Amino acid sequence: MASMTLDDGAAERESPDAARPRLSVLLPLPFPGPLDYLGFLPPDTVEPGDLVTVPLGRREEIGCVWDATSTVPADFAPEPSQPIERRRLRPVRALLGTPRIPETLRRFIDWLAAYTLTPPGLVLAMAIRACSAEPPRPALGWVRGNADPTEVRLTPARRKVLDALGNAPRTTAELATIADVGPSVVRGLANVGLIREMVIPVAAPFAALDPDFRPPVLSDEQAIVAQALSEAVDARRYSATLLEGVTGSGKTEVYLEAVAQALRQGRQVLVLLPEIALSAQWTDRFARRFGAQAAVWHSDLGAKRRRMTWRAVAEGQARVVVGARSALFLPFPDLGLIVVDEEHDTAFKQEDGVTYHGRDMAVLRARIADVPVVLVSATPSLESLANVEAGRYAHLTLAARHGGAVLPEVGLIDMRAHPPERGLFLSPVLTEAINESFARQEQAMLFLNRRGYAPLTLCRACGFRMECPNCSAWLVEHRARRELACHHCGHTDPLPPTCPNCQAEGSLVPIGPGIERILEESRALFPDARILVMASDTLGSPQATADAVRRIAAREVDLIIGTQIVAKGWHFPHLTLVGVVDADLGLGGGDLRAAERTVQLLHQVAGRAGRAEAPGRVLLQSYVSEHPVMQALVSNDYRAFMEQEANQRRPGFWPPYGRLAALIVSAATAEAADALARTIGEHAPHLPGVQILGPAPAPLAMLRGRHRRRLLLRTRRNVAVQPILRQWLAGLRTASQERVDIDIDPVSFL
DNA sequence: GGCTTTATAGAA
DNA sequence: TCTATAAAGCCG
Repeated sequence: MASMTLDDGAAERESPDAARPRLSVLLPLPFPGPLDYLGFLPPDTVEPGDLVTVPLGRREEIGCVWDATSTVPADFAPEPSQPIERRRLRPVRALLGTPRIPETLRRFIDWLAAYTLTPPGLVLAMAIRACSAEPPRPALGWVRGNADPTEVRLTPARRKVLDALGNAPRTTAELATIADVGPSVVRGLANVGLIREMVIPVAAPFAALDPDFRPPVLSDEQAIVAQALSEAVDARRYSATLLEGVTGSGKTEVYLEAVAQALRQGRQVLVLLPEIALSAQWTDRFARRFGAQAAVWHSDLGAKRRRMTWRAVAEGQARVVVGARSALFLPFPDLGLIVVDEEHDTAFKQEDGVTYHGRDMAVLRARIADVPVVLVSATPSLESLANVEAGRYAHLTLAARHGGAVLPEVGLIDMRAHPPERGLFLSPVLTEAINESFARQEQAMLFLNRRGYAPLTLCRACGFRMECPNCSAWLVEHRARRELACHHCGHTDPLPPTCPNCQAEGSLVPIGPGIERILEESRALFPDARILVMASDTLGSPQATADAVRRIAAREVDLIIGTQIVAKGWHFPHLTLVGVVDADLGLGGGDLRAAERTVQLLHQVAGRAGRAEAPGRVLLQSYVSEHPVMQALVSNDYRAFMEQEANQRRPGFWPPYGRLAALIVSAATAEAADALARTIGEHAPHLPGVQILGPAPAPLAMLRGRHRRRLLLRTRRNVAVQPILRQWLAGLRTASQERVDIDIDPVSFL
């Protein structure tokens, strides 16, 4: 055990010892703050950031020694709890042999907890979940011993083992395999002293990165931007930069130059991606540039690899980490740069448990660590554009597509003028364009952001709709699996043979398209095409995704049918036509950012087309072709659309021109939810620059069997929502089964 | 989060 | 009155 223990509790019994210091220890549990313990007797000491085991009730917990005074501004932080009498303190049990949690991470945890109104312990839990008390155990191997081989009987088997020995020690299993003998032969050699045991030094888990391994050839424009980013890294202090580059402009290559600069300084780099599915393609690219792999971090890493990576980061051995938002909580001792790629992506928002926005928290982390942060996107969020406008972020742009590729031409198909055949979803205009692509030996893609076969199943006889029993949502037919599934709670039912309401036979009809249905239609329309479906539920693993991408790049596929997973930053060189089956999807629905998201998504999809030699073309099927979103897409003028979007939000102080917090009230019954929401509404604060909207049924009024109501708190940008919320809810008593969840800066309104 | 204490309803 | 179970309270 790599721990220092007070000898068997004796010290604990003789405890009242004035020499022991009082220590704050944060536990990974939902306490309002750290708990106090007695530290070790001098000369043994612990420092903030040390991980220790402490008694809690009759259990033992791992905790982190915390700073005595909070670093969060007082109006922001929760009130500190009263310190308890010294005689009631219990002593810390043991110091774990883990690297320290760096000060910048501790401050980040405190800030994030205060900002999101989460108990700090639950944030700490995310940071230490992957730590292991045990340092990696060095293995034992064999090297040549001192005994004289001529004095010992050498069997052929023993001879082979001796031949297999090199200068570096090898384990018993390795030797046995190489020499093709049993392990007992190796042991026998050890007994006669011909080989001796030696500790195999633990190999560094991540190979060294060479910042100058294979520098890219940059265009003038790229070189200027790369230079600006490198200078930000050289400044060694906080700065925020929005890197806006059209799809295919080589943004990654450019920001990798900033990564190289941080590596030359010997510092660490964190690169955040919205989805782990993207990491395979990214890491290949990274390895080509730096000659070795980056450390990958995401939530479904295996336990062993996770612990290994955590330690390598904490020891500074892993120099570049690419990961999902949870990588923000890694214990970087010497961070030099943070990059947030695809910064507009809403996948950065964590919706359950601790709710936080990965992009915004990356900026916070950078500010606390006093390092530069670079936000990268072809379609920046309005938040980031507003920060540029307000002078908080620097702005760098890449306007030209790399290697001379031109932006795709975007055309609208007015579905009212060119309707598909009855019961089908592809307009003749689109199918003709696809056939033309095939004739030119080029790839085509159909994009529809809806999984399954049909989003609604309706009884033609009585009008009954198949709905989820736990959520106010339609059940989506998945024909391949012969079931109806709820995409919100995971509830599934087998496809019923008769209407559950009127028992009519054969009356249930699928309404509307999902990608399975588009696949069916495509198979009938293009019988000779090789079709590949890309959806999160058909591509189970990152490997499967990487394989699909490889097959597309290798021209093993003619037609790609996909959901929003295809809109990520893939490189499909032979794709020249993208058909958007339902461009109107995502408009409406009362979501604040619906239009913005639709434009971003469709713009990204459009960016898939024509990235190499052949020019690309995008066709949007729409029933509202005069809508500003559609017009923005046709004119390919993203900035014009965003300006219009800004003008819509500014007067009402909607984000990013104001702040928003959602209170989600949930209870077992609709009545209880209504009553609680009403009570909370009645106690709403009346403050200047603060508005309360609601209560209203939450967009999914019922989710996972719980009835939900929502209140929105909207403030001016200069008003912090946290103290208001804290005060508002302080006196609130909630009964069992009742909950109030707070979502600061909500993104999803579902 | 998990363990202990306390409240509450149902059955003898 | 006893007991099974659920909810509330506390942990330093």
